[in-house]
Amino acid sequence: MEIKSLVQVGEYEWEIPRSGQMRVPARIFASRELLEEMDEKVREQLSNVATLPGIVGAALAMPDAHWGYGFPIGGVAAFDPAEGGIISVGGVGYDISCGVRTLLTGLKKEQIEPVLETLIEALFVTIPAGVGSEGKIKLSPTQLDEVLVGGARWAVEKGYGLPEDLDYIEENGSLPGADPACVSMEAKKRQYRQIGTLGSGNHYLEVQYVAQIYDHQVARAFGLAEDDVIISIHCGSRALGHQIATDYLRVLSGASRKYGIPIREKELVCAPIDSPEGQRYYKAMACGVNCALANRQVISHLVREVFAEVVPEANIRVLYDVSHNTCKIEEHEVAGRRRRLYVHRKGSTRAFGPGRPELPQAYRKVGQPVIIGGTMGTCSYILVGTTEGTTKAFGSACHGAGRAMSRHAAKKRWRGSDVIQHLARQGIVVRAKSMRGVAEEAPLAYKDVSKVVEATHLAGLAKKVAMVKPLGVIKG
DNA sequence: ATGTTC
Repeated sequence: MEIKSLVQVGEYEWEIPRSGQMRVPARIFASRELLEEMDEKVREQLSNVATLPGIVGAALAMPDAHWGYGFPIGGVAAFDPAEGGIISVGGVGYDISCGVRTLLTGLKKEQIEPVLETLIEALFVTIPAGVGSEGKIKLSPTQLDEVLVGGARWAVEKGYGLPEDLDYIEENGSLPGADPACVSMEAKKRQYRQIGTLGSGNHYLEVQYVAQIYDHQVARAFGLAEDDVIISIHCGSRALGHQIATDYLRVLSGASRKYGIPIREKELVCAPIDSPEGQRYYKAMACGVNCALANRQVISHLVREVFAEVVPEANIRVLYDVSHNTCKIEEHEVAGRRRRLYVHRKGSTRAFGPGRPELPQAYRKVGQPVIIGGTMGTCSYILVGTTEGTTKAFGSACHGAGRAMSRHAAKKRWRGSDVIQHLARQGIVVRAKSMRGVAEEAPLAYKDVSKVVEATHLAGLAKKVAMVKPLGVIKG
């Protein structure tokens, strides 16, 4: 991105001044290096977002921002319904509530190493992965509706997990406001057999160990110590979320015209929050969120079953479950006034600092765990939300590395089997459904997650707590 | 991301 047209407002904070139809400025949180590499499209898309009715403060981009449909991936925007604020499909993304859940195991690295191959193999055969993958759970239409309202709470009630798991999931496992009547039959049909499945693309389940602690006090509050074995599950709402997005892209396209909101990009369509179309999208999107929360809960249950078999001394607890493709109703103080806002985070993790009532008691004094997944074979990070980030960015941080190379280019550059061999030489066990998928997800096709996390940390959006490294991974 | 371009 051309830096000279930006105004530097902090060492890691840059502003696109208001111009043309922009109602507010746009702000990008990044190091100079990441900003230079950043897609020029991010500037254009952020400026478009800044023109939307009812936007509050500024249109924001995280250090891992890159081009997306309508909104950039790594984008954050909050809208006030009382001021004609809108809700947008492009502000959430296709994979509604895609996110990461991290589980603690109570095990040390040395305990797992002798059984690592067996463990990864058992996880691979137990947890369905890959395009169109289906699980053992088959839901009736009534049961699916219960999932879409209940989320992880539904899963726990059905025996897939423990009641205390719910305390460590954003929204306590269930986003209010979901209405299955707003979800098409087409979307529901695609989900009957997809509960508790991993999916494909950049989704994965990784067995990791804590390689480095940066903040010992917060790490203690999170229950993390060096060499601890943890599990991270990265997946979303599968075909259902995708279908909801597809359906409502059409609905909101009509709504944009109906309410006279200029369409600057096909996927930037939106509707006023208080319109029937806007409310229907919110209620459907909440179903997508609950689907993803139920998914990660059922997968956690399968992980527990595998560990009970392979490493029975494990005690699996949920560290936290974060979503990075959502629109949520949150209270924020803006210019001294508390306001109820619809906060869109697309490729951005909620990162609430200390004191927020949404956080479980165990984390309320320190802030929420902010789980940042790397890509296959690279390290990942656990950060903690800050008061500064809650003020500056509605409590938001980056979500991961972000692609540096297209899927197509990656496939031409690498062979899946070579990527797996390369990782094996580093002692990382990989089991995958698709070699083509592995090539697309080659570590070098992604930006350096460490640089993204460093910029997030230095910008004050969230603070580094721990770095984790992979031992084994299963992929679609 | 996605029954990977209905």
